[in-house]
Amino acid sequence: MPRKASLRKAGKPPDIRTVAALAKVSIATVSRTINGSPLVSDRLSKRVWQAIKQLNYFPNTHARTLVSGRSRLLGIIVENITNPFFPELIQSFESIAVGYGYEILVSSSYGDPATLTKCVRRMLERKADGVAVMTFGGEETVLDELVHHGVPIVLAEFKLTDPKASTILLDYSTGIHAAVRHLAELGHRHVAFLAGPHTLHSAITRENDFRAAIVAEGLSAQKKWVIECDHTLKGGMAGFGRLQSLAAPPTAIVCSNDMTAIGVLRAAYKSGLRVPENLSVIGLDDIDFAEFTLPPLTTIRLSRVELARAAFEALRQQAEDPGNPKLQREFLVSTSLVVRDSTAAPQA
Amino acid sequence: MPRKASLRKAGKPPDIRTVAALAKVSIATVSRTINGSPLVSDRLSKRVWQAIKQLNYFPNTHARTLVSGRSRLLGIIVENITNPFFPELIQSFESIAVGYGYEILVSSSYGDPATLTKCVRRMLERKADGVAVMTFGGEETVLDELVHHGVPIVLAEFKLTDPKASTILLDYSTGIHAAVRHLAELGHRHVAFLAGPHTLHSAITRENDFRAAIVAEGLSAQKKWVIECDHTLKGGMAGFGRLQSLAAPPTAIVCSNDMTAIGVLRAAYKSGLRVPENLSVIGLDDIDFAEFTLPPLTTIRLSRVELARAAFEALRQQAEDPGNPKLQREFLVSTSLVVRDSTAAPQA
DNA sequence: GTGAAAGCGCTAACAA
DNA sequence: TTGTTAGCGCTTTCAC
Repeated sequence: MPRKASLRKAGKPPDIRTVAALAKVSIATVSRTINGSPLVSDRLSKRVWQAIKQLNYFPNTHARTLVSGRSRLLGIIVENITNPFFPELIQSFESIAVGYGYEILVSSSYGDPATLTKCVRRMLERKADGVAVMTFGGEETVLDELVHHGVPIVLAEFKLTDPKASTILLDYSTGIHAAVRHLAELGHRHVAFLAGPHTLHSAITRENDFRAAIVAEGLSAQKKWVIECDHTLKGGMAGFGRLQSLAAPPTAIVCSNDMTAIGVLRAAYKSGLRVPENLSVIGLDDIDFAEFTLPPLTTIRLSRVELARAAFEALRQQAEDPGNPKLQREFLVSTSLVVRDSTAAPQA
Repeated sequence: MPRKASLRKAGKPPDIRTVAALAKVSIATVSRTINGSPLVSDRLSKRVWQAIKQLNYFPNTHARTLVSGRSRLLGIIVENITNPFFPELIQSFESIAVGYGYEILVSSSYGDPATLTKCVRRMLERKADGVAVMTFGGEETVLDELVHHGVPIVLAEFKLTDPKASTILLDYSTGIHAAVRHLAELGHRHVAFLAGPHTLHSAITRENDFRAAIVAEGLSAQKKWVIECDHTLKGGMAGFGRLQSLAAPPTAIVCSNDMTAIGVLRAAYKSGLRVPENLSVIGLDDIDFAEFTLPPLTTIRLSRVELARAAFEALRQQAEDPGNPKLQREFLVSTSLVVRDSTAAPQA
């Protein structure tokens, strides 16, 4: 024998009508109350909230989206969740978004333009209010559809002319310069750089910033000491091998990302070289694991928290205040040096 | 001057009516066609698909959900995305789900029951068709609301009596036994275990499985060699310290998870002990990073891919075939030994 | 086989 | 201030 059969239509969750009936108001008043409209009197508002509580009611987001056109859903597309750079980014993005009442849709492009296209399509189907494309790849050219549908979008290191698109620029220069200076102050003169693949825009930027830092610090700049790797552990190991085969191997290596540095660590370990006694190593990214390597890795931190905050902010502004002509369209995220145990003065 | 103004209502994306008009059929026929109803004649079906293609139309998922009650949204709640155990799980879950036309909602409970409750509430609001609660914590008791709302749910190592709830059981025993046997075959007699916190159900299971394996292999079982740690790097370091201070330290250590093992690796490195020459170390989980430690870690793999597959399958069955009385309610995921370089024969 | 029409639960325009 | 009502885009009876 169901209690309050009159109000709680058996089985089904309460809807806005149920609440209205209990509070003895119209459904419009319930809607206004929930959405914080200032037009509702305290008296009715109180009655409504009480009914809501009593029924444990919550609005149907799909119905809401259908009529309002806004889903409070934000997409985030990364290259691959298992790439250690991304979990922290997603985590931060999620917690910020949830704090603002948004939900997030995560997907991976696997570095493949066709897959990216599908991800975009899915975001469109789910009516995402905005999409953060954090692939750092070159695949961003596929984003036409998103832009064409007028969805706010934010990219990392890639500019789109569309007014709905924002960009997050990364200032690698500061961190890389700090790293080179750190090495110079330690007494290193021969510093190498294991670069990322030149297909990646960001890899080239990092490499150029390194060269500039070497010059700025007045260190010895040799072409042989800059080697293109591929941002993988194996690439780092191979890069180390090539450097060691040089007539005059460097005493310190800066790597374009942490995985490369970890490869160097492993190759050095295998070859019997001690880090940091015989060789100093610096990574870039500061993935969670950098702290756990042997020895703990000195690295250039690219704050995932800041990146997430910028991405969210870009999207939120575009979504909630699209008319505003002076929206911030460019964001800058900086880098900084984190000194741990993989760097030391070179041997005499 | 807009082209085809008659069919493409300016600006707005095409809806089911637009398609119906172009194909010269009713909207019901369009709906049936899209949903693969067998009642549509080939002739009309062809016309409809052509119109869909021409308009680049896709259905509004929110409208669909509103009327059908099914969202094709699956939730996955983990303890923390940045915990290295989870990215691969989420990745697998996502790619399987996407393959079946589902989208996933990811959230983190941070090991906190109150947060878990909020996550659950959000999943409910978004009308998730099912939720995988992969927290492995003890917080699962908070799941009443989910169950009460009749949402399919799948838990790891935790049983709920509700018919909508499934459980994934983990067979640690196989992997742990294989690890102990591996050590025994290498010649180890003194094998220690660095356990997880006893607040975790799974930690206790792992510990018991270890004891059983020691007995089964006829190795020396000493109480002092089983120490409760906390599944962190620091805990592993501390555990190593306690083991080394023993009158007769073990020659091999099995750890309840990989982070603990990584802590042991670091502590051993600091103390000058060589792994695996002076000490063999085995982890559990096989997080992505286990492959990159120094030396690469021998570990007991808990397949995240299998876990994800089981979780998805449980949810899909419950969501798509709820009536079926003989649904699989329990799934088993096994473990296996992955031998890398952190184990070797003990020194004479 | 196909179409007309009734909602799904909500927001927002319009009335009162 | 509050209520009435018209859809949002779709699925699903129910007729034909």
